This record gives sequence, structure tokens and C-alpha cells, in this order.
Amino acid sequence: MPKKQTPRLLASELEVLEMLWTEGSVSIVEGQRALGGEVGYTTVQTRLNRMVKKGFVKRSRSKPAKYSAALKREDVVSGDLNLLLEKVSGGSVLPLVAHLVKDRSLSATEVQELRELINEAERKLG
Amino acid sequence: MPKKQTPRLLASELEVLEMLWTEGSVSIVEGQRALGGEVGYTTVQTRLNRMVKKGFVKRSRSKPAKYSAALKREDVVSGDLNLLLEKVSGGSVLPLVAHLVKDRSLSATEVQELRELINEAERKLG
DNA sequence: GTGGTTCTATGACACATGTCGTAAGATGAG
DNA sequence: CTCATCTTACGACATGTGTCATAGAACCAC
Repeated sequence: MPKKQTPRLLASELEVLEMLWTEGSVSIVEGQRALGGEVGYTTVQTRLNRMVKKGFVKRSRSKPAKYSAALKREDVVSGDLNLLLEKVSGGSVLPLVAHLVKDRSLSATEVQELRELINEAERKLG
Repeated sequence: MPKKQTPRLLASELEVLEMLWTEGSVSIVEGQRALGGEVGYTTVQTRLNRMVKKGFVKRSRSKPAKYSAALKREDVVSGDLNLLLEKVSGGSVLPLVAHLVKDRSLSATEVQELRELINEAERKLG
């Protein structure tokens, strides 16, 4: 089947997913704390439940329900990256990488690792 | 001063900006057509004006007002990219590039160009 | 079992956004 | 000038989101 596309998430939804990715599985209280504890308990509750309804978050049937991400970080990042690739260069990687390495200065180590990556890609190419 | 961060735009705002980037400068009618002509005239009007209020779009004082992007594609892409970098690897480029070159197969030419890029980065490194 | 504490379910309210309709203003043909 | 047409300004309504309060339901310690 065609790989299901993750829709572009809202910034706030990403915030929640980030939290779940690092925390793993949390109750509402834990989630509230992990989000910085600046918003009310029921606010966290509502946000989590709304995301459950959307299928972005899973909820356990345990006593204090535990919430966890229903989307893999990998997939979300991939989706975003693909969008960016499309927008910036019609899907080709080069311009994006160019942008990356030109825009910020890499350390010698990073340059070396990059070279490694490329060698590997080339090997796979053969 | 610190480089002003473009906030993460909504998908619909991006849609409008994409349109403006390719069209350059449009009246409402032109914009409506360029957006596919599936929504009403006043809908386009409202969306454009709301984005003007946010500072994402500029509006001319001419008779049929012309709208144009107030943000450069470059900057939006950069902003998104930085966010992605932060999220996926705390800001370091390597993992992202790794993802890029691993996830899709590059052509021999692309590999070569990549190598060029790296050489250049290394040169700049002194 | 009873009472206090903890969870959960709902409802509410403000604001943003997608979508329009309609009224008011500007403009050009005759 | 005057009317039809093009523009623009406003307002309206549904839905989504951020925020929370409060009322029930569940549960634990005694």
C-alpha cells in the first residue's frame, strides 16, 4: 500500500509529540510536568484527548490512563523533510544539503563524517 | 540584532505564499485564479488581508491592490530547516544529511556534487 | 463503608481560520 | 452625470484550538 502521509502537524501538536517521544508514555500529570507545568491539568488533558481523536496519540485503558505517541518521530521528520524538499527544490536533495553545509560552518570532524556518508552512498551505488 | 525567526506557518499560509512566490504580485482575482479558482473571491480577499495584518504579505496602494509575499522563500525554508534540525538532532547537520542520503538513492552525479560541496566546506574551514 | 484525593468527562469561552454574503465606495462607458 | 461593474470593507457563521472550571466517577486509607 502507499505509505500513508502524515499531515503537516500544528506547532502545538508537535510540541506534544516531542514530549511524548522523549517521555515515552505519560499520565496527564506527568505530561503536564514534562510540558513545563505552565498550563493547567485539564488543558493538557484536553490537548492529549483531542490528539487521540485525531489518531496522533494513543491512550491506554489503565487506571490513570497513559498517553503515548502514535506517530514515529522518524515518520514525522520524514514527512516534513519531504515537504521541504518538494518546496525548495522539487524533490532533489542536493540544493538542500548545499544550503545546510553552506549556511553553517561544520567542524573538521563533521566534514570527515560527511565524507564517510558519501563514501557509503557511493559504495551502495556501485 | 538576533536574526528574526519566522514562525512556523500554517499549511494554508504556506499555500498562499507559494502562490505569491511563483506569481510575484497579484490582484485578488489573479490570486484566486492562481490558487485554483475553487474558492470564492472574498475568501481569497480575507485570507490575503489577514496575512497582511500578520506581516506575511504586502499590499500595494494601487487601484486594484496588488499582493506580494513579504517573506522570502529562502527565509521560510531556512526557518523550517532550523526547526527540523533542532528537533531531529539538536541542531547538528549530520544526522539530517545522513537521513537524506540514506533514505533515497543518489545518482553518481549527485554523489560527485556532494563531494564538491564537502571539499568546499573543508577549504572554508582553513 | 465513608471521606478525601485523584481521574475523567463535559461544558465553556476567547480567538484564529476557512468560507462567504452583502453593503458601500470607486470607476469607466455613454 | 449616471448606471452597471469592479473593488473593498465588514460582518457573519462553522470549526478548530488553547485555556480552564466543575461535576461525576473511581479509588485508597482508615
